[in-house]
Amino acid sequence: MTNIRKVAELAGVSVATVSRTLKTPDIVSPATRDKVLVAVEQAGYRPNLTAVQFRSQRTRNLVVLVPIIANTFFARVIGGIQEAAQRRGYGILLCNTLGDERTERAYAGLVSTRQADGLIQLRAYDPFTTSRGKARPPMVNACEVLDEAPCPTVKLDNRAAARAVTEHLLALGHRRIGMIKGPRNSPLTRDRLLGFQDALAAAGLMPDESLWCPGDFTPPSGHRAAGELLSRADPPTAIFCENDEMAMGAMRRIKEAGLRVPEDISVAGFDDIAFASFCDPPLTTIAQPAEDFGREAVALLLDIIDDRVDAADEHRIMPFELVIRESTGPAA
Amino acid sequence: MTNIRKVAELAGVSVATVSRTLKTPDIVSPATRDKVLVAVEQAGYRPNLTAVQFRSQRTRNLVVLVPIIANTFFARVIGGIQEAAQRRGYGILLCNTLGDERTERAYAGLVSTRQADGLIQLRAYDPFTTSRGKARPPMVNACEVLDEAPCPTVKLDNRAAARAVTEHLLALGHRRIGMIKGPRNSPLTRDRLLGFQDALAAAGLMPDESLWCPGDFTPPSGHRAAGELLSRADPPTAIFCENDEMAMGAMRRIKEAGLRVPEDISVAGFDDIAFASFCDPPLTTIAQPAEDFGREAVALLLDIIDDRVDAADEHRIMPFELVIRESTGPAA
DNA sequence: TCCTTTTATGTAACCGGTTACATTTGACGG
DNA sequence: CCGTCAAATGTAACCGGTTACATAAAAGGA
Repeated sequence: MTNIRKVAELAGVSVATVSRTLKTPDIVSPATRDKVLVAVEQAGYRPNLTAVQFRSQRTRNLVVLVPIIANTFFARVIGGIQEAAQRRGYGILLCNTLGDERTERAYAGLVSTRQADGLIQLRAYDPFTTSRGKARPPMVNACEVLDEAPCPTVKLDNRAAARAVTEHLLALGHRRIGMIKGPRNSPLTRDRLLGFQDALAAAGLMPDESLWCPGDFTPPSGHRAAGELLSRADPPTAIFCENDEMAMGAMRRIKEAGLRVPEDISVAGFDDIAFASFCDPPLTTIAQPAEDFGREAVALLLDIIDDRVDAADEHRIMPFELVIRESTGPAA
Repeated sequence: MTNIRKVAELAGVSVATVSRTLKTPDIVSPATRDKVLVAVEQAGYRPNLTAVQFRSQRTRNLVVLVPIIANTFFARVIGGIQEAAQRRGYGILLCNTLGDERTERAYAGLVSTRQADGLIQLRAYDPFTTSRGKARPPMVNACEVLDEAPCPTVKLDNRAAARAVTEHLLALGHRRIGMIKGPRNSPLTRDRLLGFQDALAAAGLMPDESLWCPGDFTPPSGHRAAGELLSRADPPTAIFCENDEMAMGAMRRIKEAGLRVPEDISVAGFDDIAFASFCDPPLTTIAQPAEDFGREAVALLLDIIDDRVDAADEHRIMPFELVIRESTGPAA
């Protein structure tokens, strides 16, 4: 293996000089610098990064915990994280946790054991809970955020966004609005439900919990939930789905029942995934700046890692936009 | 920092004994073992992984180069990679390369510099090309594979799959079949095109290149390409798209033109993404075992890393399945 | 009982960089 | 020409594990 000592020998200088030439060239005389660079080239020398990491106690890696990477929205967030991290010289260690807390804690351990400098969690769970007393490793919680997060957060005002969607449906004359929810226990689901209720209350309507169906953010769950809503004696005239995947499942089910969207039933989603504008009919939904969630999370995390401590208690709210397409129309 | 020496002191043994207790407990006497474990617990000791990696020259990390993580199919492949890697104690360093060769080479450097033990490339490009003479770092090429890959590969028989789709369309009576291709220079696109031509030739039809439109695997490109095909004097009666995303874009465009799928035009895709069975109409497509591509790639890579060299020239062909849904029907 | 073998533990070198501190070299002023 | 100081370079300790080798203790055999 060509290591720094080989290069030093080849260049006829000490290892310290080689190290300095590569890290702080300005404090090395030009003549020596050239000699060393030639030797580096000649030996095909590449510094052993594990040695650098070990010595400097900095890995330039970030752990990212994502609940389901196959989810279009998360895939975009990860894209943003990766781009921002790479731009600043960091790599990302990705873990598709599937919501399993054991797995999340295991990966969080990579930070405790120095294999990564910080962690981005995209789910409402603190993988460092059990770490007693010790200083918390650098962490940022984004997308689905803990209520009392012990770290900076990046989120959407889900409540306001859900309210905006609901108000749009109300303005179209809908009064019986079904809701296809995300997984229970999720702050995200809770907030969207609150926003939904806010809008109903503001319009003087009583909430009807029998119109709320659980789902799990996948198309099949939306399909199933829509089936339940349609089989009622008094089906809703509009359905608000907590994400676009479920909305697409719901639209399919509605068509299978021989009904039309939006003439018979309006459907709204959340996220504005790439397919939202290409499904039939194009979906009314909430657009989120997915990549920006990732970029912002990286920026905050590096603020903590680099001890720009003023950032330690930052909570960013990202903007949303109600995108009205053709899946919502006047109540029948 | 609590390191192994602190623990040794606390337990009243040598550092070697602590190391052995944690790595090879069976060669340590039960009494000593207990003493050490108590000390480990008491000190809250976690071994510094960078030190372990440095010393053992093994990082238990794999680099994964993915062209576009936001692509549903790749997201599934990554899910499979992650699962298989995690099961065997490996982490993955993910890079969303966007097809940029500079970026790919930079990440490949993580292997050369010992920050990862191997690399999985999901695109037809060898990021180690410039490494002169040296032994090639462990690598596996999956999904879109180099023709003369210098490493094991995992791929689909794209040609046979495309042929199967085309034969299905021919059997329905279609004679003018449009094709929406993927990016040029992609072996994947070339092979699917070959399979398409194989089927036409077998049916005694002359290929008509004017019916081939370029795309880039995104819904908007499928939308655009379908627009071109529809604006012809003699539009095709069926369109074969090289992936489902483009097929969804194409179906949207067809409906915008006031035509029906499949009554007026049949559409077929490739990949069988989650939305394929939920779009309108559900899409006829080729199902690929996406997660298995990832799992298989990991298995092969670890075979190389662990010097089970017999695997060094393995080329796995994964199975496909033609899934016939409602987007294809008899020619008008 | 003494010697051999096995088992358990300790000592210290080692991995490949980084960097504090020591030393050398050269420039410059008096 | 000598002394002072800054710049350039060298020496070697250090990071925290792992492990070859040495040593000590215990078990077994004659």
